[in-house]
Amino acid sequence: MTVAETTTPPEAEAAWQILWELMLKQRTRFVEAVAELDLTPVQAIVLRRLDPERPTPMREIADMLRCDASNVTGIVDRLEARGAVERRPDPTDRRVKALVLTRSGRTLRRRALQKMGEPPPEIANLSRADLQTLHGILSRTTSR
Amino acid sequence: MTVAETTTPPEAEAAWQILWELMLKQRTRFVEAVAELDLTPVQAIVLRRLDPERPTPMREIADMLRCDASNVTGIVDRLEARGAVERRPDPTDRRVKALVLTRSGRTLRRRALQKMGEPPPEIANLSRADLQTLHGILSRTTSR
DNA sequence: TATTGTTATACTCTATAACTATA
DNA sequence: TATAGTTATAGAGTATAACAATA
Repeated sequence: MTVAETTTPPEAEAAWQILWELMLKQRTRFVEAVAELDLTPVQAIVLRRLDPERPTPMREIADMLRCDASNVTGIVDRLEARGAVERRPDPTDRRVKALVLTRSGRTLRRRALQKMGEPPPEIANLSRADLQTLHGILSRTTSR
Repeated sequence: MTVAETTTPPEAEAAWQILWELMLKQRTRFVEAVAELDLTPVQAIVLRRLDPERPTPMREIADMLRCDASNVTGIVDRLEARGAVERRPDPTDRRVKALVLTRSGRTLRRRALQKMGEPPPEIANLSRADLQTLHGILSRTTSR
């Protein structure tokens, strides 16, 4: 009997292992950080996705979250109830409702982005050289 | 009025930015991967935490998840209903219930670990040199 | 008195199915 | 017919509060 073959190099598994641990820790940190703004994780992710310059169709949010469109209704309901966003009917396609950040929604978004952008101590404490190298390598994961 | 000072070096923010994007993408991937084993994300995380060699008090699970103990009751109920774990009263402290993996629970855990340990293409496609460097830097984030 | 785990309750996120109104 | 968004419903995770058993 043969063991299922690993096409993945062992170096990748080792690196991924640590990255995974780091992500697990950050999950909790993220939840707590946005909770200080009275936001749930998904609400923060949606807020982050909304473009302050452009009304965003709800469909795009569902695609981004990879969830059913029906879920977006509730999430947006709560963001709207708190005055962060407004639904605006699209002039060209009347089926579409686009989301627009309110004045306070833009402020809230900015605060949320700030919290999310704050690197955790694990990262912040690395040397500049390490950080630059890390940045270089990580860039290669997105581009390609 | 002064702007809140950033003690964080800009290199850290840049690296964190990309890491954050990567984590957001992996979130979806993780959910889908463990769903193939009919596991929710939290169930997979709990399973991963259970030591096949040692009964684990429910309290430890609550601490690990950083949630109220009452939540663990439900999560364990579902894992137990599916035959993956059993509650075993602790002989020395009768308040404590410790979790033990069943035979099929151990298999399930192994499969889950395998799925979680599989590096995503973004990582797997990096060069060996990059992977080794990455591993070195990431190791420095955990230790200290 | 403090701790472990449970029950009850409420809220949010998620999936599915059925529906409306548009296209 | 197909698509955008809604409603209804159900399951899961999470928080709080009240409780029983034990320490």
